[in-house]
Amino acid sequence: MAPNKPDANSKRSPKVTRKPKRSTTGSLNGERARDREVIDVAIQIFWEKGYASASVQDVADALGMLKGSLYYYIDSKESLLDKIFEDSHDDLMKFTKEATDGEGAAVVRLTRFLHDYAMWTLTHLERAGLYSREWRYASDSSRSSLLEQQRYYDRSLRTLISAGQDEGDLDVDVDPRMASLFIWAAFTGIPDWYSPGSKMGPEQVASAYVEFALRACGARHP
Amino acid sequence: MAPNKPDANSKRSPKVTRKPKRSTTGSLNGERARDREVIDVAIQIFWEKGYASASVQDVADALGMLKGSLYYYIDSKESLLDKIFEDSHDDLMKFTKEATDGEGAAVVRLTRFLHDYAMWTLTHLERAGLYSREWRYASDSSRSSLLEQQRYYDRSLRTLISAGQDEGDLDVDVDPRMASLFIWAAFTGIPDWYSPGSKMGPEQVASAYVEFALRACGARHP
Amino acid sequence: MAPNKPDANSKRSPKVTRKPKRSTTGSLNGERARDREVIDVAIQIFWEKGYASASVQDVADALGMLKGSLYYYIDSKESLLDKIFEDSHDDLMKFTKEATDGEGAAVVRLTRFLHDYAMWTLTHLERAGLYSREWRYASDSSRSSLLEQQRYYDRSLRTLISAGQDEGDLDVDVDPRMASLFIWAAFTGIPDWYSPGSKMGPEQVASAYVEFALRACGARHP
Amino acid sequence: MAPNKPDANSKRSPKVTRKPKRSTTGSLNGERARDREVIDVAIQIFWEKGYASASVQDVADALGMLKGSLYYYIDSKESLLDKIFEDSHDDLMKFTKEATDGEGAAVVRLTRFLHDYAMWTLTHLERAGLYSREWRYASDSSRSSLLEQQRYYDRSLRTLISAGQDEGDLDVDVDPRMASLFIWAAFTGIPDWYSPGSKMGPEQVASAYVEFALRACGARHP
DNA sequence: GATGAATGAGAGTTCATTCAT
DNA sequence: TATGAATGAACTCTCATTCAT
Repeated sequence: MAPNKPDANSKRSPKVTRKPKRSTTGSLNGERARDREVIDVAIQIFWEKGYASASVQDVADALGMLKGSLYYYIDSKESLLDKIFEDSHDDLMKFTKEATDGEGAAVVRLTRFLHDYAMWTLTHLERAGLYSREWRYASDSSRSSLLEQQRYYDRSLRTLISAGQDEGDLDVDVDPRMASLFIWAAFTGIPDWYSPGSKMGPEQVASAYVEFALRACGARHP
Repeated sequence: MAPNKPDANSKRSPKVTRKPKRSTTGSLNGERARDREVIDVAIQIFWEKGYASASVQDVADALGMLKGSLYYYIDSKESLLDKIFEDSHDDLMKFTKEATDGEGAAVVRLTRFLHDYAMWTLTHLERAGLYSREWRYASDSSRSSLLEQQRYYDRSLRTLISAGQDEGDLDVDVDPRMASLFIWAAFTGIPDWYSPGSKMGPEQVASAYVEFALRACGARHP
Repeated sequence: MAPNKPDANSKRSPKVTRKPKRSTTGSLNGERARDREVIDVAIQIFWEKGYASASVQDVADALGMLKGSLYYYIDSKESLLDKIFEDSHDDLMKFTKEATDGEGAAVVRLTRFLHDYAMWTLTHLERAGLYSREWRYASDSSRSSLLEQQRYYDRSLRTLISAGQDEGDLDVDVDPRMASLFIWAAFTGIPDWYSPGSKMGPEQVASAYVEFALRACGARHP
Repeated sequence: MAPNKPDANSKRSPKVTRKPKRSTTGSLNGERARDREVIDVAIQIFWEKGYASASVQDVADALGMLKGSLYYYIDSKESLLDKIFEDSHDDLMKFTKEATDGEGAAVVRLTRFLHDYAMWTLTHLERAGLYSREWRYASDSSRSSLLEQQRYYDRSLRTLISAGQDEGDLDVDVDPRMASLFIWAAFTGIPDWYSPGSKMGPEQVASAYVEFALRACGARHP
């Protein structure tokens, strides 16, 4: 038998991702030619069929390549979803930060935040829709950070409402926690019904939604 | 809810459904002993894992039977989902009808309708959550009638808002179509955050949500 | 958005093995009809093609079932290998224990041990061959216990040789550690050349091998 | 080594090998700059992971090149293994020839042969280990010549033992055929446990192993 | 009513290999 | 010499579904 010694241990090494080093040349961030395309197509497919129902084959078909080839660009179906969410998060984070860290009356910042969020949703329907509808299918690690993020957005919104109340611009009878949940769900629902090429443009919808939200919070004169 | 829009259409088709089995004779309404239990457990499982991710095995496990045995009670996984939705629809339809066909001021009927819907959602969290989150996975025929229903709810809500405006109780500046979508999405989001055993009881949440909705519609004195 | 709440967490639950409960009725140990057959056929296939090269398909083919069906009996290809090794280990352990715990002169127990091991190998050629040739492919957890076992056999053998020297029956010039490795490798090699239906019967081979081993250890009069 | 016996035959066949490419012109013997490096790295990787489990990617990684690039140096994964074995064979052949064709007492030549083989094994652990552990995965044509070779080594060893018996230096009770198999397996097992940097140097191990072998054959005074 | 065994299709993923640049 | 993109076949594994008992 002989005690230990060289063995196939290394095979089960922690899934060493072996993506070609991709020199930093090329478009910014070392992205390969079709990296962007892969993500964009995946967003489309996942949104249309639902992440769980969509197959890697579906995505590959839409890209005009074999499903095996797709793995040159991705590590797994799950990681593809993760990557989609990362991008969305980056966008969202930007104007959430602006709202919370900014100067000026809370109600103004709230208005701005809601408007930005609505506009982002309206101009990135599939991406935004996926984010709120399919975040549950993200990888374990990604999911926990998504939850973290969502809590952060929620807290930011709640804080702004509270501040607005303190500054006398919003009705103090309103429970900021519930108002925040109410508003967030309403906005998050946009991708479920809006379609570009509608009679109403994004601006119109965003403005209307912001007004609904402010009214719900008992804004003096929205 | 929201009318039409992207769905998981393309997937379904292959197997023609046959199997007339089980005549409606037998105990009343053709229900067998554990029919109810099967549905209730399925609701739980589908809600927890998502319909597409949940397996028939998962449901059978929760029922303490083998998956083969489950097919004594169901025709297919899809039909099980359909059946879940039927029940939900029946509930919803009842108070939608009451609101639209009822007498009295529109704003009163609107209030009643929203309150009923909120209460139903709050007391049937999983079922209600499934209805709005997973309707896309219903069978082709079921899905189209679900869309029909959703359009009906939406129209009912819109009509009530319009009527409220006509009767001078709601702000005419509000677009009933968008207000309806806004409110519906907000209410529909309840199962995503509420959990029984919360500090707030269903009544409290329902009342708050109704008030948000009325305020958003510019109600004079909610 | 809404903070946490029910989600698809459960999907990634620690691989809940869901094997049907298999009532303890039937043959001993709750084994299903073809459980034994599956293992025996797998031993054959893995031995012939090598574990890494053999496919689940190959095993299923040999069993006359579809590869999908095979998963009714096994959890994974790896676990099938693990199970094969478990059985081998049980056999080996028995006469290793007898040798180490037994009474009598060490050289007698050594002789007995080697003879038993040779006989077991000769009468379970494929199983024994797999054990020494493919243990590296066992699952992480299984592999570490296999290593443990191998170290145990090695230690047992070494101890017997040492004791034989102490009792004056084996040449003290021999290094027990190396003798043990030498002998073990020699015996382990049997499945690489012996085939049933050879001119020499298992008894003959076993006896010859034991004699080689004792001579190598400098036994006075083997 | 052991003659014939179960092997991974059945698998190979599909792709007809073509590609004559790279004429033997160029640097001496047609070797390109990194040809040697490629082989050495492959030996390492194949030994660590096992040929079947190691991927071309693994080898390319270790070489710091992309797997596509590796094909400039090799024709196929299988041919890479073949080439490794060729080298080993050349080494082995040299001292096998010396032993069989040489002059002097058989037992002396036998001693020399075993010592050389042990030393070669101990100083080329991975290569030697691969040779005995993975020869089954060589290409069809290569495998049959490997079998031929193994039979030749075995026959040489057997012949030396027989001659030693005839010359009165080895016990005639020993069956040369089985002794040969016994000894060969024992020596072949060295790479499974020895590691350079051990307390015992190659010389010590080789000497001990030779002594074991001679004793097993009943040498008068080893 | 329920079991246990099997099916067959398809899922995600890996990998040896090719080839234009 | 080497890269990067793609291929296509095979692989492990899952799952909805069926059916004789």
